[in-house]
Amino acid sequence: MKIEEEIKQKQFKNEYHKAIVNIIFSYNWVIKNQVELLKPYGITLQQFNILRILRGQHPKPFTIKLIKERMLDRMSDCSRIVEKLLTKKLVERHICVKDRRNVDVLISKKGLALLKKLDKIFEKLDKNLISLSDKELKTINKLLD
Amino acid sequence: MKIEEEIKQKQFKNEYHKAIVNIIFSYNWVIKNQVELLKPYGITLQQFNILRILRGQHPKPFTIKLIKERMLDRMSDCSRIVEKLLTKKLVERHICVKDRRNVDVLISKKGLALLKKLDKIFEKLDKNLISLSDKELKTINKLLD
DNA sequence: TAACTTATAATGTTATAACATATATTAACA
DNA sequence: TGTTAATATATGTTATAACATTATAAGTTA
Repeated sequence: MKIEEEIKQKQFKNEYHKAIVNIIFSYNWVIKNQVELLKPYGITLQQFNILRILRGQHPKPFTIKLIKERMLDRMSDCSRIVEKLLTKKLVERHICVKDRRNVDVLISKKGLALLKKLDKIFEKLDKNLISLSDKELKTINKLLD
Repeated sequence: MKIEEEIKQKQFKNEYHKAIVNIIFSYNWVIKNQVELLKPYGITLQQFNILRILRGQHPKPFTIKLIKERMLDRMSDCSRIVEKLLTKKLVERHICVKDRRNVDVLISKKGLALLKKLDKIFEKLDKNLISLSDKELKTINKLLD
């Protein structure tokens, strides 16, 4: 793979800098893979992530605020992403009756079906990608934590 | 820190997924730190990265194409970023005489001075952040590679 | 040399990110 | 109760990212 070669080519001041560059490369690689995978299904990575958050709550709804807090990437335009999901009928959106400031968002049947399909695709990808043993992954996680 | 708590709160399907989430969080954390640090100096992270690439070549120039290849993040609007650096007089830009398709970019004295100042700031930050030993960093790097 | 292909940068366009502000609702309290 | 503060979401704005297209120069070959 090119990435590895490029990383090896570089000169690093120290292991710390190498780790930072490594994290950036790893991130780009991970994101790129996911984006590519989602493209044919017409949803973006952020939309996908929100759908998964909503599935985690199903059949309870979840407010925009709580979705924001759960999002992996820097909290962005949650309202507008939900708006897009609504257009695609992947979620339902209702003003909360208890507190009319809140907006309850709920994944739809169509949304659940889409995730189910994507799960399979991702699993397949994951299996191909895991070149590290479980023990090695645990080490990475321990250190990144 | 909040990040750690949040990661710990989450339920992961397996270590692989945890690793991915960890990489995403680590990336966001690294990038956010750097962006914040650069803000008072009026340059963006990408501009900073290009400046560092150019410093690596100094006093030789480097073409737009080669800068693109060296950039960490997905190759983006290199021409336009160089344009911005030019406006700030941090680089010089000349059409290559040997091959007029190429554009040679060279870091200016002002650019070098700015990087020198930023080096010190980043070093200070790095020292505060390194909570891992060199051996641990080496392990991370080996695995991410 | 003329026509065609390839290489390099610049430019245009659309969607999104980041940040600020506005609107609507509820809570707090004098 | 009336006024102010706090909260949740939506909207506006500007800059940037991602992608496609164009423009210019150089190499290739009939």
